[in-house]
Amino acid sequence: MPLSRLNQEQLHAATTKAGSNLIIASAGTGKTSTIVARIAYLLKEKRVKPEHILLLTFTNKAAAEMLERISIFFDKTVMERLESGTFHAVSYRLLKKLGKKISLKQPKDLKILLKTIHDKRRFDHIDSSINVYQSSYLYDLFSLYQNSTIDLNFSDWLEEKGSEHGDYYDIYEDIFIEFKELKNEYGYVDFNDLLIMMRETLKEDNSLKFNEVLVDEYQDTNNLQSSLIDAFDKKSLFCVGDYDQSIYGFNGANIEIIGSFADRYKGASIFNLNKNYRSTSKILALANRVIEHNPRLYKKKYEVTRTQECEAPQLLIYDELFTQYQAISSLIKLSNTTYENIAVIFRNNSSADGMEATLREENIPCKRKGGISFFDSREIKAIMDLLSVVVNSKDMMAFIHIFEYAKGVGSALSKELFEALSKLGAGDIYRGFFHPKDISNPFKKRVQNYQLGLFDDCHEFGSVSRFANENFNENFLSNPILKHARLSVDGAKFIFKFYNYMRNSIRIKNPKILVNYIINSEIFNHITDFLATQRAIKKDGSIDEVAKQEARERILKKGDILKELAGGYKSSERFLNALTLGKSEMSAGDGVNLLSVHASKGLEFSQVYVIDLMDGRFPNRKLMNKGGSLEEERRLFYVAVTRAKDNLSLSYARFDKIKKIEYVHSPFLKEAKLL
DNA sequence: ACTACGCCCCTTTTT
DNA sequence: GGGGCGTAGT
Repeated sequence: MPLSRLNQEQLHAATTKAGSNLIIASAGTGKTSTIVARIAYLLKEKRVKPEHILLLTFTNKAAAEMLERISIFFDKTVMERLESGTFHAVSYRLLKKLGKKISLKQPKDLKILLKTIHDKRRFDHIDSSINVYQSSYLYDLFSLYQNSTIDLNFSDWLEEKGSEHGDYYDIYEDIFIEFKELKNEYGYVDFNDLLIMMRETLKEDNSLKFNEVLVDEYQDTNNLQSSLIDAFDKKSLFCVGDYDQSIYGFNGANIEIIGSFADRYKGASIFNLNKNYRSTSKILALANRVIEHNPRLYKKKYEVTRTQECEAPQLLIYDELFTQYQAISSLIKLSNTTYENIAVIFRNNSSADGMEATLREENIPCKRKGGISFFDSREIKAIMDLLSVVVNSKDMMAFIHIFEYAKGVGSALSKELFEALSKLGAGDIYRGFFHPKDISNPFKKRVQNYQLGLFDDCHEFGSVSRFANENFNENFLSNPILKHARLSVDGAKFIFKFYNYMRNSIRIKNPKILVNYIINSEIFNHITDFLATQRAIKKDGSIDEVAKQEARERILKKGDILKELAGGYKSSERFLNALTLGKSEMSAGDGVNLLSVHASKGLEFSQVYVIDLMDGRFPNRKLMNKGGSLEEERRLFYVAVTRAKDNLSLSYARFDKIKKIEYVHSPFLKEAKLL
């Protein structure tokens, strides 16, 4: 049993009685083992049914790893009955269980949607010296607002934050009212909506009961997540976290939540895990020297268990940024440690490209978490948009993205086409194609702008006989959208491909079969051809046919990978939503780990290189001016260095020759007494 | 009025 | 390397 391997303080925490329990666990003190043991204890000793246990973690990978460790002691079916994952993934699954239909959209897509609303607004009648928030920034601000507060409206929250945009509050509020309506119309849900929906559903529906709710990385909980924890009907709460590792302030993580635990939950018990099993004494001493500069919520105690001889952390100084990357690559090359046990950690992802390039030069394999280019490639996005439109035939964003590949159809026309189809199909473009309502002019504009007294747009029709030479079928030709005056033959051909795709795909329920159908469809062939051509254009403008063929094969290969990925899912809807929830957690390949500090959270490596430790970059001064703080940057530093088990190297460069910037070392190096 | 194309900007961290 | 913006061209 996992309990037998615990030390006294871990055992004490893992076997505590039901109630509100907070476990303060410093880096490397075995918090995962403690959570795993707690779950095993509940299942075995307390005879709690697995479906009455809810485990909330920061990443889905963390949850999977914990389950893996528990599964050694229990039957496989037990693990399947346990509910676990991120707040978002769990909310999605539970809402699904309650029969809600959810089409989760990427923030990027929703930002585009918000921009179209923002662009329609007029601000120039307001006499103000303050520049209006741009839509993308406004989206982030609103997201932070949703994560930060549960009882204020947006204006009051802005006011409380000292915003000087008072003159614009009404317009901002109005933008988000329309945004909400549009999300509703298109059937979209964003990350925050998922949590808010879950919380509101829990208030009305009490069929979901958990005996024990466990929360990992509790220090990074924000007010929205905390309110969701409170909304769960539970007998016992088991939260594990470390004040000094709170690094998600930008997402509303509120350090007060862990700080005020005992005040908020009557009769709460607090446990401390102080014995560090991960790092050598010298690494720990360095980490603690730095973090002690932060105001203490409680006295940090730490006990070193690895007391044997060890190497001191080293400071490496270079004249130039790339010299640094190259030198570190060489050090890695010479190291006896296996690549998988080495991590290069940085504050900003911009450090990753240079590092990756120099590792490549040395032929050292490496893997980057998140931002894998696979899901960011246009062909994969296109497949996912084609899937989206089948799963949710109200999905305007997916439709517009697909029509970016149509010649002669720009953003304005594609939006008009969508709206017309939507109108013909009562909100559903599939119906708009195949069971259209009897509307002669679906392009009639709704009166939208009251101030301008905009009338219905008188729209001139083009003759459908333009398309007489095309192999369009009767049903398609009779659809009113073909009457659009600005629709070219190329545009109509593309719509026909899309029409055929919709007709055949709607019946395919299995995601793997659907992806396979997409890859072989005419519309995807059109997209493949477009992308392959684009990628094969030579400098003189001509097309390299060999390169084009190669590009085409690469695209198809990616499609096959996506097809295999889809194989594990019951429905296309689940597949799509899983990709939105967890694509960044899929890391490809093996080798040296290239990680941002945030991505390194919860991981450990024998050898760690923390690079680019220059003032401005780490700490990131830009972010500090935008609501961050030096304390948070210091916690980031603490997280980064405590990933190391045996060897720690800290490095910086004095000059960036590409950007022509001279750098001063990070103040944390001084605090660490390395300078 | 709209689309296509070329040029310049920058590029935080995550579900 | 992609997104935003201005310009040429339909």
